[in-house]
Amino acid sequence: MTDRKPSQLDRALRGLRSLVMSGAFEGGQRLSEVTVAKQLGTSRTPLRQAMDRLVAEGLLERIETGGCRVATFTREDIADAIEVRGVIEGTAARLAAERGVKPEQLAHAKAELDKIDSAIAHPDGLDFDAYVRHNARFHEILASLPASPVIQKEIERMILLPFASPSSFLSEQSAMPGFLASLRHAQHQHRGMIDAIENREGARAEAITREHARLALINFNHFSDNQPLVGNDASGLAFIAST
Amino acid sequence: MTDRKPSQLDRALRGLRSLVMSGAFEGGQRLSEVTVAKQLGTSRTPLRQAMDRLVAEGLLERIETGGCRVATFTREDIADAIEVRGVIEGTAARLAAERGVKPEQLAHAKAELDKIDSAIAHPDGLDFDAYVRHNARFHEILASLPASPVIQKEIERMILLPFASPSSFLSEQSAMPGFLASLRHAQHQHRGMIDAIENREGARAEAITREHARLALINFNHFSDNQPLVGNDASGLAFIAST
DNA sequence: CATGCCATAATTGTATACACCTTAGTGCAG
DNA sequence: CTGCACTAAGGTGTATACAATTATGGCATG
Repeated sequence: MTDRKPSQLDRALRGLRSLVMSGAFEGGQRLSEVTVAKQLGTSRTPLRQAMDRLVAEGLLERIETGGCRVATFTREDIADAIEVRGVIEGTAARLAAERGVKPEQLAHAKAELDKIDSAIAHPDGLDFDAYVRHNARFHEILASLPASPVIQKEIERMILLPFASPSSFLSEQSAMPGFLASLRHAQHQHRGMIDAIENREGARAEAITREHARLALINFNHFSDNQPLVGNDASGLAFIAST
Repeated sequence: MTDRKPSQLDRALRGLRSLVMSGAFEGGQRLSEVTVAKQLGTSRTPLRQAMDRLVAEGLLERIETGGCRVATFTREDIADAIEVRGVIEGTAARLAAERGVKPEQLAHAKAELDKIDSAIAHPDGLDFDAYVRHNARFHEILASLPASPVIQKEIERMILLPFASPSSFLSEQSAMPGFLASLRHAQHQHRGMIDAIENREGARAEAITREHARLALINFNHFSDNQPLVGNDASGLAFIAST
């Protein structure tokens, strides 16, 4: 019995988040509590809690006169969110290097990197799912290396914004020229980060990690050049401003 | 009619926050909703919302089986929170330098710095209140210089933790040797930050701002060496772990 | 035709009731 | 005396009712 039965709040959170990301609401319009509650099949109380959480996550924003609306993000907002994520991850890498980490943790990180190598060099071509999974796991481990709850929480928080996470804008159909090369480049940076941490090179670890985050920005630019980025799209990023 | 009459949520938030900071609750023990609601003279509904917010701020933490407890922070946590604040403020300064800021905004920042000078060089000795006020205002302006909602919100969020704010551990009775000299040093860094931003020197702006934040860490060390830092103290920081 | 005001309807903020779960305390058995 | 189980009390999660505030539509007036 390790799993608890999902509470109404959990269901409301999941449901509301996916509704927002799928673009079920008009941008800027305030979303009615009773309507959404009916849609999600729950009462207003847990829905309200879910809204509060999404406001804290940044997906919704409060209206002065009451209620919430869907937050919209410009390209600059997305770029800044990625930048901040890189800065904090970079700090995590630097602190890990400065303070030192246990060999087992480094081994875990390296093991994940090996799995990423396997995913890239898979005989049937790129194993995209495995890549995304192990990439996310590697970044989780990285966030834990400084053994600092404050930093770990901060990184987890930044990643909640779907366009700021390390796996953002990696789409399998990215048959863009040099996509595989880009993944290999990212992996090179991964190795560099761990190497710098192992050698206690704080500045190097931070610099590589920052630059690494900017790959997400490059991916986003490719993504937004090819996708229309209008309100109701199927990309799960409907709340990105089209202007 | 610019002010709205304070809602129950506002009162609950303020009341609960001050209760937590004054150490009204045993560390680690879960705080009963009904009891606290009675103490604050409100119903459980707004109190619950307030608890959710304080959890998001980091002052409370959820218990798996339900409810909340007061979060406790170690010295390492405080040091890390200050470090992260410095890193993000540093990013704000760097981006401001790289992207450039309007002359009016720089003028605002400089005006605040002049007021800090006046507060330090006041004929009757240090005007402590004015110093704290203008120092906080300067840091607000700094956060706004990159004109980035993402970064501004992130800084505002970090500052919510009372020991991470730029005004932390500045106590008037700080008759510690060199206190005034320390303020002058901080002010020197302020000038350096603005100068670097004005000259588009991103790396310098970031480095100075980071180092500046570490003054708060020095102040905290002085503070914790002189104060007992036990559970129920009058410092308003009762939730700091005594061990 | 535009504009301001009033009434009405809808929506949020708040309180409270209820059910289920958690937990502490007590009694009984080994 | 110790450990376990059961009971009871208290607590949280959820739903809902009510009040107050806000949005809206129509009507009158300039």
